[in-house]
Amino acid sequence: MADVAALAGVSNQTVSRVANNRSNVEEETRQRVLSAMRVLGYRPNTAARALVTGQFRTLGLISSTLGTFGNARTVEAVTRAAQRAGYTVNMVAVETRTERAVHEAFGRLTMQAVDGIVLIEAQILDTPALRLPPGVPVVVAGGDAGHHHAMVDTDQALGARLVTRHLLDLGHETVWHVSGPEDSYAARHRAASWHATLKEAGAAVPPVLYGDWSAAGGHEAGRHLARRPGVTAIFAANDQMAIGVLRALAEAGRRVPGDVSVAGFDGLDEAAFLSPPLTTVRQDFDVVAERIVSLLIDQIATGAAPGSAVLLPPRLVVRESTGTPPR
Amino acid sequence: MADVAALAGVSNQTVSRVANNRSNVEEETRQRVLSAMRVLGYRPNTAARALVTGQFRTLGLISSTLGTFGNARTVEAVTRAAQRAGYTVNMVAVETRTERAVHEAFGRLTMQAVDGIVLIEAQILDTPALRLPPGVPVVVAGGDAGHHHAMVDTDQALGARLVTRHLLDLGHETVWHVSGPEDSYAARHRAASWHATLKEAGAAVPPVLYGDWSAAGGHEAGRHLARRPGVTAIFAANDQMAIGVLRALAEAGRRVPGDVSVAGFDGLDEAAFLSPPLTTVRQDFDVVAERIVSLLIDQIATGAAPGSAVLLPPRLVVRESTGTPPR
DNA sequence: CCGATCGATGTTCACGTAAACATGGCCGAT
DNA sequence: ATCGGCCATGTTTACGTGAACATCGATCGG
Repeated sequence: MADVAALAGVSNQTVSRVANNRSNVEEETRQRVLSAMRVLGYRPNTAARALVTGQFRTLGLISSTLGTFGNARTVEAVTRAAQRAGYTVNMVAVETRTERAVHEAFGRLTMQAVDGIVLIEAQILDTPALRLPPGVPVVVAGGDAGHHHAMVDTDQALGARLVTRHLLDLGHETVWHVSGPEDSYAARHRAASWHATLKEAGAAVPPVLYGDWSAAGGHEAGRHLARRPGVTAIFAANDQMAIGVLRALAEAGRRVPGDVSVAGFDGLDEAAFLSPPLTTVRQDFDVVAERIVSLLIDQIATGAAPGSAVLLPPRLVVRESTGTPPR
Repeated sequence: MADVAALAGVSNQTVSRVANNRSNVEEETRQRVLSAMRVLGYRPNTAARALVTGQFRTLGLISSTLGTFGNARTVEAVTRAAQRAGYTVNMVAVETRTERAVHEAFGRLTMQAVDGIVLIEAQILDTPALRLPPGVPVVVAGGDAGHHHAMVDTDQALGARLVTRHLLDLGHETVWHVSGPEDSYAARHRAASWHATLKEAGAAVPPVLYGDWSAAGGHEAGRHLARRPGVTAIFAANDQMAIGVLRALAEAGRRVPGDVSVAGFDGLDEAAFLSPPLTTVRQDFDVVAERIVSLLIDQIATGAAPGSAVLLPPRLVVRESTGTPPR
């Protein structure tokens, strides 16, 4: 910066003003400084800037795996939204799902330079009310409204209700559910809403099967269900598990949707091209991410209290994998 | 830090030494400082540290979409590998595939504080030889060995050769190819190797169909192929497109593998649970990422010349979607 | 028993930037 | 004509840390 100042024949401060697009610099001076910057290949030093301003223009992002479609899409959408807002994203992957791991990630991030943190919380943590060290704004993507941070999520309950109702409306006596892991908030919300919807409709509530969000997990659950007579409708808690369920049914010679209807959740792009094309609930990850980032940036700017919970409606996409039950 | 020093009754420098785990501090003093840190909730300031050391312990990661399985897996694996090495990952998503966009991302990143950059280069850039501003170590994940940076990738050519040979060995007269977009290095490598393998075997080389890595793109290509008599083997350049191809064949009433064999590429977890389970080429993204990160950190540490190109072998996974041609 | 050496600790300084305050010239209102 | 105020610019300083160098006491070899 000193070199630029010298070359342009101005003071350091004027260079700083130009670098930060301040208005109170004469046009001619600005041009002189800009060209000096170009000549010298000047790049402002973020560390120095952050040191003096206390701002990093960086958001931390804590996620577990990118192997589930929802996480990957959320991470990408958050990154894009942050970029649009002039922020960079610092990613941390947590290996395990314990609170300690998240705390560690959190530490790594606050030690690193972030202004706020997005926690993609597919997993329920050790303690019911997630309490992270204070001082850094946090927005949780998915989870319970219960804890002490702002939260944004697709309305999982609504989504589960939509699929379950859809299957009941087709005439199925009840709907079986292949849930995600028990320690996932999303999985619990979907399962709870499926349960409630069945009860409201006066339908029997069959036992829940648990998967791990993967096709392999869905396949295993599907094999149990395929052996079970009377199963005519299955709601898998995500599309990847639904793929496994479809496969298990195919292996058992049960036709979809002739013998059994299958629906998923998430809105995987590939879902439309499975055999048969999969009925699913599409989440709008872009909007979720947009809200997450704007909420977080608000918190950073105002230092205001968190606490709000935003739920965004998903949309039921009916395809060929669901139909009327066999007579 | 000053507060900690005061509370522990030592100098700033001693606190710094403890914070950096230097050996030359007496155990008792260290404990006193550590407890003072705990009491005051001290966290070292990364910005100040970076300002004085010139190191950020951060890697930049430039990627296009996370929608393709390969990218998502690579991003996750790189993040994990970087974490293990004590680095944080700063992610930038480029919207378009032009060189300008990458340059912009690059600028955003060098302006931000990174010690090195990983470029996940699914797309060919405007200029054939990618030339980025010098001064920052770069490792390219995928791409041509031609350009001026270190490169690590799965051996795409080997993978494509394995699938193509596999299909020829089953007795197919030739193999059709649904390629990824023309501006993708990976797509080009796979297509070129498919082409060469056919020629080596003396098989006819059918025209290439192009997709965009998505199931929808694969579906469209698949519809063309399904109408075409004499097509008995299809190699899709990734698993997601293979899903679309499978669907198109199913819609056209052509049986897999009875009438047509289909193989993919990548090793999508779901591939094993499609109907039929998909033959594919599995890339070991974890190892690729490991190498990328270690290469990059080496470059950062030594400031040494780049230039090396590392190719890691993929593995053919044969499943039920490929079989002998119809007689 | 004394000087050399070494380990623990302290002191000073620079890193690159933007905030706060200072300066000086110009313009418009009285 | 004079003065207040505003605008462009300059000067000084602090941000929190680690490197370099300084100091001091203890230990050890001759």
